[in-house]
Amino acid sequence: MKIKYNLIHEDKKTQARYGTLKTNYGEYETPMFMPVGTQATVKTLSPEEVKATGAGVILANTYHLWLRPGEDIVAKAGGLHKFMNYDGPILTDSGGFQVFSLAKPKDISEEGVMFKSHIDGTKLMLTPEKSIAIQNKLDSDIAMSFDECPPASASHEYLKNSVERTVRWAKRGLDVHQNPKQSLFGIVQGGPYADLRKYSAIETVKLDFDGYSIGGVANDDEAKEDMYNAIEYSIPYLPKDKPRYLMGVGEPIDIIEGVIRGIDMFDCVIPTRIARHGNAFTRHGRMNIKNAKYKEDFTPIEEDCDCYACKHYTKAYIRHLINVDETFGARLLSIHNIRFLIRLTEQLRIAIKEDRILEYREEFIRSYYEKDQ
RNA sequence: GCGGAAUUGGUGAAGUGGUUAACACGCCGGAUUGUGGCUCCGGUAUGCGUGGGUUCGACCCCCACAUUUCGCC
Repeated sequence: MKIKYNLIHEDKKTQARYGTLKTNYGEYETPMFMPVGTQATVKTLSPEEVKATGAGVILANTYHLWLRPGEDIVAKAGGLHKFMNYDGPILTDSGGFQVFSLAKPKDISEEGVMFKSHIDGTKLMLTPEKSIAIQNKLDSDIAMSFDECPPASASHEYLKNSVERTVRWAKRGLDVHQNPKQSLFGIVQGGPYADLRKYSAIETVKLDFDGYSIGGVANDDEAKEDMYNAIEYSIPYLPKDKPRYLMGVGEPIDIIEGVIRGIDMFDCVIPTRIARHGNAFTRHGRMNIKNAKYKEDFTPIEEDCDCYACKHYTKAYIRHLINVDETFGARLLSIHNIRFLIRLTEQLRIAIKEDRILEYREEFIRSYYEKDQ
């Protein structure tokens, strides 16, 4: 079946909303955070550990799985869920982000995008049809339209053409989409420009997708204001009865600001990437576990955190693991960081239901950014 | 005991008679937003074994001493 979004409560003062998302693998509350598992694994974590953080949906990536092991092998295995032993919902990104991270503007044509494989340099063509066909075979629960994700520095003129093409690509993808159990999302682009976001949102919604994403945000060194504006320019044109997904975000404060502006779903590599480099989220800001001051600190990362890492391990031990490059350290920090963002969304949902989301933001900022901990 | 060689930061080490002593690792910080995991960016020797001497100037030349190391007895 397709996913089904149920809007339950709208905040009185903001665009924030609480709802549920019914999927092939259970029902989940929104706003939600989705950990990223590009190559059919949330790096360093087992599916059981991912679930234990409270995460529902996870991401996988069309481009990466296309190259290795290939969608046919995943299909032969019985689809992505069986292949990776994950019985929760899986969302596949279309490869659109790799247009941003791997391709050059000259590689982009009406037909699609020419990539040079990052593995062996082979030239490859990814098109909307191809992306959807791969995702159909991967058998994810939510597929994404193949879009162009332009850099933050792109000009209005460039973005105008890009956005129009992305709408055409969305239509082409929709036309060949066949998997009846799989939902398909459209993606709103348009950079920091109100007129382009509006155009992109209206035209994409006309095609009638199962949900809508806001993309092209948090790329490069995009200013936070541009990102918040991009959301505000897009949201008014998205239907209330469909989920809204802000792609690639993010930082705790950005999730809060996104929720306040009407976003239901987020994904980001941040919790797992910074974990591998020794950083942990805490209510008092980011903690670099490698700092010498934690050498003899035999307390958990956060005393009141209920994650596996905080319940069983100390800063001194995790610091040691990270310093000697042991995978278990990255694993413990990844568990903590994902749990941190999941807890954040849990608290946001409660705040929405109690109509005190703005107060929650103030409390969070005071705690997260205060100087002395 | 005799002869040779060596002695530069936490480590391995480069270096030239002339402003701020290379590089690597380590260490200390920082970054990281739809993932090209194990990356990137900073900082880190007021001093070149010790004491003399030569020189306008010495880590670099000379002498003595100390330590290490190799060979011989």
